[in-house]
Amino acid sequence: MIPTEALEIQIEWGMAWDTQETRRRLRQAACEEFTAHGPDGTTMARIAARAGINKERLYNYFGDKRRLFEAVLTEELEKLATSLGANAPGLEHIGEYTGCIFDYHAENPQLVRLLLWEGLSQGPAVNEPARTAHYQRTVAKFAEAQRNGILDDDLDPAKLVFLLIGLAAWWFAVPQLSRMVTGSDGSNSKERSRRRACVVSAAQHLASPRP
Amino acid sequence: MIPTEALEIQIEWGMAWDTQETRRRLRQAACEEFTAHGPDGTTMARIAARAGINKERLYNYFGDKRRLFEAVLTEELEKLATSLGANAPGLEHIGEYTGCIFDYHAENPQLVRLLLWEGLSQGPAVNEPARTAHYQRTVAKFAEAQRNGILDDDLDPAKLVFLLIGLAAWWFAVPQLSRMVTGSDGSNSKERSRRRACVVSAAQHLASPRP
DNA sequence: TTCAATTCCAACGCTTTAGTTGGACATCGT
DNA sequence: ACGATGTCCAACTAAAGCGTTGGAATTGAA
Repeated sequence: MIPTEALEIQIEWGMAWDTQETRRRLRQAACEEFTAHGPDGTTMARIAARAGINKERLYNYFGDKRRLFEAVLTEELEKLATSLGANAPGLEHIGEYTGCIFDYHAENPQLVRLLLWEGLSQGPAVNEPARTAHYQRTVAKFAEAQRNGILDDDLDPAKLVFLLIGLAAWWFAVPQLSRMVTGSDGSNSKERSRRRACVVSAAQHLASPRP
Repeated sequence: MIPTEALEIQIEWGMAWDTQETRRRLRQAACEEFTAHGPDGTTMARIAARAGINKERLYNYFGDKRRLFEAVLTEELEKLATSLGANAPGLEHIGEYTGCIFDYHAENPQLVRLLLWEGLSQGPAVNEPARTAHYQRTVAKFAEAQRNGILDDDLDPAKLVFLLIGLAAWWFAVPQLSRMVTGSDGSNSKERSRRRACVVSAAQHLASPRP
């Protein structure tokens, strides 16, 4: 194992070991590996090698592989919630609201992949009670917006929330299908903005109040 | 390894080896294992054990693990295409058309899982040229229906096809999310028909001609 | 009956992986 | 200075997985 540059510098400076930085780098490397290869395809040795840190630190800091995956996913979900809290407009602009979720996934494609791997694993979701409570609050907001005429009330609010999330995430969930159907892999920025416009428009068709 | 009952019977009867049946059982077992655990989580030994047939037959008949996965996925895609060809209504009933795709996934939940695993694997899709051609034909039909006023032409036809597929498949793609958002796991048949109705309605909102 | 081809399988080799261990090195309070 | 504590890592163990092999059983044909 090659000692990492940053670590060498710290030792040269005679500073205390920056364990928080070590943890952060391991978590970052784990996120990249899990995103790319999934829980089963990822090896602890590769994570450690990517971080430039010994494998044993992974076990010492995060327990086993399963708990490391949970830690990574939980952190990514918090980042999404934080970003949406800061950027998402109100439900009166439901198209842009959904477009904002689309944007987050476009800039952080790892989250959808982590969520899909979690869903494929069957069994209970990571941190399920807290996440359920969070979604229930969102559903309650949608229900209120429907009562106030801000959103169309044709669809059950929970199902509307679920479908809008899908609308924003679907492009990133099955890239091979999007490539085969549209003929583009979505890395083109023109195509990406067309996809976004399509998501915004579809969200409006689904949820905007109808006369 | 325990010799299988069916195999014993054949030997007792003194019949020739039923190699087609052996292949079929291996493919079936492989489909179940890949669906449940994904390419990386599945072991060749488990597939063989589930089929009650020796592992070596897998390699002899299907090559390696990758090619076996491809064979399984290709067959499942053919089953979907066959079923839709027989059951799906015309595009003038776009809601039911999408509901029909939903029904197929509800009865064959393995296909979505196989497709998601394929998508997560990155790299080219299995049998990509033929599948691309198939989707392009579907897109062409949608485009014609738009020109004829049978479908709304607000959305690009390829993107409309892609979104409708997502609408039908999303419930099965992220069951943990559907559980957290709606509070039901979807095994309840009442809830399932509500989800179907919601998909049908959403498809109409997205694609039915507007005045 | 005997022979070549085919189907089957138990057991093996080799690699990879999850998780552990024992000890070296750094830090800090006393 | 020095021991207690915490940080780090090379090397290890035990198990599991992929793909192979050598040979046994079965068949149909000569």
